[in-house]
Amino acid sequence: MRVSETRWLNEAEMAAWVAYVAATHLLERRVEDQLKADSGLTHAQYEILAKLSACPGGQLRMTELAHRLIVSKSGLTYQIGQLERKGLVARASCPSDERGVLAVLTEQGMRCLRRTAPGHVAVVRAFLIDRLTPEEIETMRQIMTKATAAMEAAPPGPLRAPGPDGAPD
Amino acid sequence: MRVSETRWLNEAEMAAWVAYVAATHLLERRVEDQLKADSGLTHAQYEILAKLSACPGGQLRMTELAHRLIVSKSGLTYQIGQLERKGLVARASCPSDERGVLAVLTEQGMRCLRRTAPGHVAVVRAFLIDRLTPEEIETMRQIMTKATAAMEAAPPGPLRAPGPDGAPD
DNA sequence: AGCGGTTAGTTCAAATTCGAACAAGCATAA
DNA sequence: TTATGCTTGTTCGAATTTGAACTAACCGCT
Repeated sequence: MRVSETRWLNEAEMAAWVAYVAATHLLERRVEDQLKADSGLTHAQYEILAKLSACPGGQLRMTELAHRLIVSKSGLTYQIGQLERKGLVARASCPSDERGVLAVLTEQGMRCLRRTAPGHVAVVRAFLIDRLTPEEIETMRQIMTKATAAMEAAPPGPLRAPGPDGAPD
Repeated sequence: MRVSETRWLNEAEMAAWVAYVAATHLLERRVEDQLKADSGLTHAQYEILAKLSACPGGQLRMTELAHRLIVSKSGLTYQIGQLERKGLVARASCPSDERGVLAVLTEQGMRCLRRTAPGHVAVVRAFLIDRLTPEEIETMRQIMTKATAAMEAAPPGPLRAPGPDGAPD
């Protein structure tokens, strides 16, 4: 069987994708700038604090945290080091697994997060949320949830035929 | 006047935002992996080739290209250097402005792009576009276009009151 | 023509990210 | 128990990105 013909994006699809790419870059920059200016945190660091704050005890294993943040383990090691240096996160050994390391949100980290969150939310609102109708917000949630699910389900590596595929090669 | 109370994100807004953040990270990784595997290009490099190919003559001034890609000038200088090294882009002096540098897509760059694009589009389809209804795609285009416009319009720096604001401070 | 204030692009150092390699701790089955 | 293989987190080097500083060139005015 020959390689399938490329299904290019039609005009609407291309417009959506191009706008998406532009928006993500711009938004990332705005968020980064705001956080840097108001709290000296990077977006990556803010996301770590936010994720931790949403966990019971404000703590999580390194690998699990890396997975949830969609960051490499080594990348997380680096950023936890930075946050530890600032006193916003502490490392603790995991009781159930000698190898394990718990990243723990400190009291100071919690305060930093509370102080920083309003400005962060304001940016997200100003450039995205407040521009949208409730219906658009709901649709965006659906879109992003579907995409996320698809990618979390799919194994890494080259794409596999998703539907009921034809003859095996 | 006191600082306005923080308008936190409600459940729907938060869900949309969280899903957006997760999806963008996952998608960026998928795109990056596919490009790296199939063509040795990074996403940044692919975007350069794609932007250039959409320009008359396949060429654009450095600053303008950096602006369209939403990348710093120095970042672009670096990547154009990489692409030049690969023979996919060439630098040419700008006729109208002695200071100017044109990034020009080479024949080889064009071939590389044509060879790479199908796999790239396949990923975008597999994890995003093909998961959506035409209505969702249209909504996504609207959302991202609005957000992009808002950010391109707003000056950098701290947020300013957008609507008809009350008393000046 | 020549001055003062922009703009274009590059260079540089610092920060961040990733993957591969590694050491140490678990876990399973014989 | 113990051999074998997986999992955890860190370290290391390479690649990338950014902003600040810098040089060269443009532009409007006098």
